[in-house]
Amino acid sequence: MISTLVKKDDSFVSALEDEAIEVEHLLAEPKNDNVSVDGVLSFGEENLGKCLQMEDFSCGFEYGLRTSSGGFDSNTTQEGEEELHLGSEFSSSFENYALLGLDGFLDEVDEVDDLEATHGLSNACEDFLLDIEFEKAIGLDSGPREASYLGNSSSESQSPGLSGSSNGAVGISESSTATIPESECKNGALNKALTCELHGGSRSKCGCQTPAEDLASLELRKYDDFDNDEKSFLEASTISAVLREKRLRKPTRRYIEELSDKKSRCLKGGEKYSAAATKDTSLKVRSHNELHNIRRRALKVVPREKPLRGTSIQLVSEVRARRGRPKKQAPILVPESEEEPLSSESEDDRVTKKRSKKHDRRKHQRMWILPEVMKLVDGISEHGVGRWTEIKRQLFSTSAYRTPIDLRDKWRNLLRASGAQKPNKKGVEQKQEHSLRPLPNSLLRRVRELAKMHPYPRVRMSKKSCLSQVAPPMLPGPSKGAPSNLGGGRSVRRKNCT
DNA sequence: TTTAGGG
DNA sequence: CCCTAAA
Repeated sequence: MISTLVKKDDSFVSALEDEAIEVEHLLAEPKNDNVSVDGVLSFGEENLGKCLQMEDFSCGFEYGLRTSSGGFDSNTTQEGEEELHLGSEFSSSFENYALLGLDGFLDEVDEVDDLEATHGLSNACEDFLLDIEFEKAIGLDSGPREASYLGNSSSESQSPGLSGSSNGAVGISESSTATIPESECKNGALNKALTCELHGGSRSKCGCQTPAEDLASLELRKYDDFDNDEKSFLEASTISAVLREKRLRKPTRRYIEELSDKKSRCLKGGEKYSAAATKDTSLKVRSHNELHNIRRRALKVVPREKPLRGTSIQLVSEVRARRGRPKKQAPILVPESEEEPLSSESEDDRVTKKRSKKHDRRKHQRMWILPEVMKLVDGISEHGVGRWTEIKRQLFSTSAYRTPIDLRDKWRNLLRASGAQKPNKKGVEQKQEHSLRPLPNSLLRRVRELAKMHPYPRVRMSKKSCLSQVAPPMLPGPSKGAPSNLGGGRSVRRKNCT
């Protein structure tokens, strides 16, 4: 086992210097490792077994497998424990994702590459949970529909025969999401355990989780003093995830950059961790302290990104400012507390962090979930097309990440998707079947209907149209589709100049 | 400042 | 999503 470890780490060393130091230290004192090997091993097995249960998700399977095999490979004490964290964290996260219908899963994997994949996964899952939870909390008039649509989408979006379990999953997720907000601010481990329990309720999977749970609670006691262990938890998992990824892939330049960034952020968690570790194992301490020092240096180089939730507001405004739209919110220090009363705050927070660490112009987009689209359509049918700010204020006031422009863009896309607009000239009609995430037909019908009622480019009479109205060239006003004002639609088609 | 339209 | 022109 040691041999394999050394070998792996060797390649790894050549891969990245910084991490190499870390690894070397770990390698320097492998003696005590055997103590924890058993636990790690057993957990790895369990985990592996668990992952095997998910063979329905091809990519999920792959990731899961990597996770557990990683646990096998690196069994130095320190890392071993981190491995455990990652194991529980990741797999449970993944489970959530799977249960939630995988709606965004593929997207996420697609979008984030390499190292961010793992990190993004766990985060995204929570995002997703929170999204849904928040929708529910808001309620609005589309409450009941949301549920059905949710189920719909989940069953639609996954090809293999998983629709059955996914339907049940919706219900489960509902109950589990309730535990998220309160436990989140408390401690991540417990949260995970709870979530896992809830999700595993329908199956016997929960048994598999027991080792992780125990360890998690153990860790909890260590961390006791800190109220944001989840962060450190996440960081730890992230780091080890990164490490694992590295063994599997050639490190890219961007990868390295990101890693240094992550490391700096990890400092906080690492500090606690080493402090806590002092009580337990003197052996680990030294290596970890040194490691810690290294990280501290890294931090100096990259001092941004404070991990605490409260301070992250700055980051939010930073991003906002960049986006330019809600500029006026920037100077205010607590704009979110009003706008995002519940969990969505942290949700936005997380996303922001995820995004803000990119210097490049990479699109930071947030995928539209079905309830959101529903809301958008509702809003359009209510206020009409083009009143994007209105709709934003009324229905999306809680989601700061959706600007009116976003709404409009989404509507444009919806029109295209529903085929209500521009059949692509050549009538290619690349219908939604090829779409990555098909929309429910009912929704599409609504979109089409709305499109008929008020065509997207809300016709505003320019001088030209006013003049040309005398002899409407080839626009036979109410001919095609007949804007007969269905259901009190506003006659936006062709307004008179006067 | 908001919309529309194109990239 | 982003940017820009027009209103």
